[in-house]
Amino acid sequence: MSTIAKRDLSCNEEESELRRGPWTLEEDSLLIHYIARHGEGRWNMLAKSAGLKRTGKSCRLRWLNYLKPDIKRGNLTPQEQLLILELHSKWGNRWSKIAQHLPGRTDNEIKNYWRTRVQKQARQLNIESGSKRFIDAVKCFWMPRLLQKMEQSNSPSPHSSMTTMMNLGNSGEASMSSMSSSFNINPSMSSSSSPPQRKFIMDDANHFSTMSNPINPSPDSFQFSQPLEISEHPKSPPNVFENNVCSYPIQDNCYLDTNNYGMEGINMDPLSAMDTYDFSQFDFQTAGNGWMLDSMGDSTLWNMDAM
DNA sequence: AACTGAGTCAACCGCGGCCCC
DNA sequence: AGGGGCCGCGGTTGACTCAGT
Repeated sequence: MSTIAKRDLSCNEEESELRRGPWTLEEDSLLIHYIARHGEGRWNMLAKSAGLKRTGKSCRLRWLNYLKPDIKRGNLTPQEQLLILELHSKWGNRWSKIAQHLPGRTDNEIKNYWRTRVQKQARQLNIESGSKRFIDAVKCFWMPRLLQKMEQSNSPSPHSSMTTMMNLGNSGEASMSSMSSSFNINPSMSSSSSPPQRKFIMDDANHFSTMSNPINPSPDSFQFSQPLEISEHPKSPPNVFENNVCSYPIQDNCYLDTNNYGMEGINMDPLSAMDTYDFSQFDFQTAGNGWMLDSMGDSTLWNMDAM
């Protein structure tokens, strides 16, 4: 047994009256009032001084993950989900670091989101959640879908946010001329009642954008023309979404149907689904029997609406 | 209505790093 | 230098909820 374990054991024996498990309202109130008067930190001392029969660790966790006033409640927005995916691809399981970029969200919440939602999807796809295949799938399928959600939620009228974005950063033409890859939209998947089709564009610098007509950029073209620069030590959260200007490094030559990307598009005849997606450019498509096709048969691919 | 299995998330645990003595 | 205390992080657990049967 390690020295730490011994210490913990003796500590537990000495302080067997310490409470564990769910916090009561009285305990919450004690903690809140104590921190309001004296501030946070020095958690072991705080726990004793506040009259809480809890470890300092437990107090800290309760405060940071639940009681702190600026904590956001409710589901993660598509913007937040996208940021998590992006930051996780960059930093891995550095939850606290990721949380620094999501104001009001805790590392615990982000960790739970990743384990319950993201890893579930990976399991259903039979891919290891940390693998390159998974990262590719996230970038090529999940992120575009989130972008589409963001786009829809940001633009109650067809022109408003799109027009704004068209005027931000680089000109649309500059991006168009340098584009090297794109997401195709399969006409067979569209319907007359669907929103205008969009094409996701990546330029040479792997910057990500969408547009409804790649040949003649219309005023509603949707440009992410600035690289997503994320500070290792943020003073304030990035405002990429507030400004509607962002870009994502993304695998080249990804094809998807943006109108039918989530479960809406997956809950259909698996054979027609296979026709819809052009997977030929994926390196992970060529291995074995094709994991993606197997997953299609399971109708479990990227259940975005459950996220 | 009762049961069950899956999903969610608050809380706990173990470990490593930092600081102080 | 090294031992102890504290803090923070990431992994894991288990209670609770809810949908499906």
